[in-house]
Amino acid sequence: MTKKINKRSDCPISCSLDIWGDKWSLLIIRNLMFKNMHTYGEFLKTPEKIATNILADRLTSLERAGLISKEEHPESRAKFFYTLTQKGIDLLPVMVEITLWGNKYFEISREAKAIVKHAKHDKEGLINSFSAQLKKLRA
Amino acid sequence: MTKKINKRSDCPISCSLDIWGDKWSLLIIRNLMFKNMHTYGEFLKTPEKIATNILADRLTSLERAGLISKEEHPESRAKFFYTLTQKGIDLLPVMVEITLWGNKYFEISREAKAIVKHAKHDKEGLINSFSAQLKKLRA
DNA sequence: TATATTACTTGCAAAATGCAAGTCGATTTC
DNA sequence: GAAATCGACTTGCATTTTGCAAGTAATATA
Repeated sequence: MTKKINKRSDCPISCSLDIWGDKWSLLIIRNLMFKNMHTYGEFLKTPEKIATNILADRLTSLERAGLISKEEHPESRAKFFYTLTQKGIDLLPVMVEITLWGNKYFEISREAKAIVKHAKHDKEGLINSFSAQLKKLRA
Repeated sequence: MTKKINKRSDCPISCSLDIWGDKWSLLIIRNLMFKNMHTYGEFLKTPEKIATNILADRLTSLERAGLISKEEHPESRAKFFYTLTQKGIDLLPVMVEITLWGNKYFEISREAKAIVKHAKHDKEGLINSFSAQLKKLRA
């Protein structure tokens, strides 16, 4: 299992990377934030193909860091329902800027381009609208 | 050595993480961007204590990805002088948002708080001023 | 000419990652 | 209501990455 996080320094970028500085954590955040995914099984089916043990590990790590929350699923007791906490929702500006940077330097999907278009036209509006929508999901 | 990057999907966030999604790459970018560091030795002395082989690996990986450039040092032929390319400079908005998020959730240094203050007051101005300064360094 | 810097490389142990298979409770099917 | 299925993991093991310590080779300084 993921070991306890020990801060490498008092730099905000370093502290941030201590929590989500790997190839998978922000993809889970992305799934919760932009793709309306909320269950383990949905995260697994993602095109990046995360390994099941890594997914389990990152979910506990993100929950322990306070970015996500694991709740009962409203429709089935066989599933759990993951949501972003406020701390996770607050990553919206970071995620939007990464998306814009990625758009500038890679060939990306049509779906992502829609977000880019919205962000270029009205970044604050995009962030506010996603933020409001994500807050509604919270119990 | 770092293997060739193979894109996991056409998501801009995934593509970005393929390049700099680890605990060290963005710290090197930070050193070049905000701390006026430009040499191997300076990067090594950072409080996060990167291992020398990892530093060497990340420098070649970031150069291959086109984020940084390795040039002759203007004052000594024993050193090299690393700078950000335009692609690297374009990460400024991402780095600023990470800094703001980190500021909200961690105890950070006074030095970092100065940047936070500037960003909260005039984000665009901060980005433009750093961008201009970093471009001057490019040969 | 001898010592020190600077930018790495190398060897090896430890940790993280990835893959395949297995477990276990809840739910659906027959 | 027993059997198969689903959903969320866990486990074992091979591969890869990371981290530490020591070494090298080309300048630069005394």
